[in-house]
Amino acid sequence: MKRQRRTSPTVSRRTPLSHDRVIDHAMTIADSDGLEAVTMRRLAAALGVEAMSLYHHVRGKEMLLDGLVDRVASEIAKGISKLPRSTSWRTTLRRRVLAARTVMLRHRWAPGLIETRTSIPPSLFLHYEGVLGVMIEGGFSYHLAHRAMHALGSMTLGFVQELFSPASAGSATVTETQMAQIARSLPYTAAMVAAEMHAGGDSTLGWCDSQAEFEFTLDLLLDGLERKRKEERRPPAPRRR
Amino acid sequence: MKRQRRTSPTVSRRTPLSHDRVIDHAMTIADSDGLEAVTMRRLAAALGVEAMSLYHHVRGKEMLLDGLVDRVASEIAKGISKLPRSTSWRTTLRRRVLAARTVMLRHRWAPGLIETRTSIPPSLFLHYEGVLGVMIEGGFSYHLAHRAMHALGSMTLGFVQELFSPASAGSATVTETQMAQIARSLPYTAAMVAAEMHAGGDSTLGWCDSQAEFEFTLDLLLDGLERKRKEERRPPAPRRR
DNA sequence: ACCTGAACACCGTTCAAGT
DNA sequence: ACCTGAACACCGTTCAAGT
Repeated sequence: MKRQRRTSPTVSRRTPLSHDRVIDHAMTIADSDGLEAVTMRRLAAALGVEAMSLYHHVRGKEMLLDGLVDRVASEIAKGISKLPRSTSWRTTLRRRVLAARTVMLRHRWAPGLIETRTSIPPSLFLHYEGVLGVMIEGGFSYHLAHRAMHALGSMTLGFVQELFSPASAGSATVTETQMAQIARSLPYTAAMVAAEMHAGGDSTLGWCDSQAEFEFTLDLLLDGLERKRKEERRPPAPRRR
Repeated sequence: MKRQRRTSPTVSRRTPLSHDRVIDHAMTIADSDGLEAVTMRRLAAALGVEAMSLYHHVRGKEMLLDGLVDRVASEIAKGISKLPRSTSWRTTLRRRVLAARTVMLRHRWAPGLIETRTSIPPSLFLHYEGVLGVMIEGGFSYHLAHRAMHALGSMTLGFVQELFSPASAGSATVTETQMAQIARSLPYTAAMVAAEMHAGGDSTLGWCDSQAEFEFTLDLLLDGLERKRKEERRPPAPRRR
């Protein structure tokens, strides 16, 4: 593998590296081959350059990853900017969360990446500021809004921690005898699987349609928060809705 | 560095390796130096053995990590077994969740580890079975219980995804001018910080007492689920289904 | 200023060999 | 059966050198 250095002196140098070009390429690698494929050496190779050249445009691996998070954050911001306006904090917030979610579905590696960041990227801070603004304008106290931010957690970014990565679904080769064993030691679980398989079959993606689950949880929280918000405004009246 | 091989033929061989001893040591390393310090080579050194000997007792790094999760799961199970009995699903579940949380607080690395597992360790499956059992016995349909499991997510294991690791708190050296900039571009956030700092000072650990936040979210969800459960039992009275 | 080659200090893991 | 030494194929990163 030798590189030719003749051809044309004006064209031979490929479009020079730049911070943006480096992050761009990292993004496409992550999208197609997963985040673990984003390695300084592989990324450099994809850019037709030697590994160590990257350090002239990115301080190191961590900064590269922060750059990826920034890209995701700006995609979310773009999506949110196109949303129809609403006067209700609840529907405004709901739409934002679901918009963020569609971005996460495009970049499956993003939730995992965001969780590993130890310092909060400014781009995400800006996103939280927006969410907070919706709540305050919607009549939340700062105290309740603060708690709401924690309660919603990663939902405002459009995802919930998937306890186990979807890879587990792939290796779901369970033999009959294993199944019987499971049913015996995990009777409730077995019954749930049986019941939900019965119920399913309509329009779900499987017996665990995560979009539906996501919206269920989101609405559960939004409803609870709306109740708290009202309680806060009307002083401690007897319980009523 | 040469090892002596004389001394006493009966005593010189240290207590032999075993699966349990390997996992034990990995656990103490993780507790004291963090999960990233758990490396095959370092672990071996801590056991006074050469790195490759570990492979006789553990199939590989992934299996070692699964072993750590199993240990955590059994600590949770032990904690739960000591809990006082209750007839209410809500207080039973609440106690279980908080018991799991105390285990997680002892092993800060555990949440992060659990999130990375691609296949669900059987020990955790058993834990979920218990949670599910509480709900079903408490009058949940399997459908609602299923959704509840997703809604509670990692809370049943005693933790919520901390979006950013606490390390960020450590590097919280913000200059006055930076602070002013933040206040200008993030007015709501700045106002929240100001308001909550005022309100705090009583018995919280900081202005973000995560134990309190955790319980707030937990109760928000439990209340919402209790409401859904009641709706489910009393047939769809006035509202559309 | 931008890129490179060689090297360093780590990884997990395999394999053939020792006892 | 249990442990080891050497090696392999990777990492991120530093440094002195090239253009």
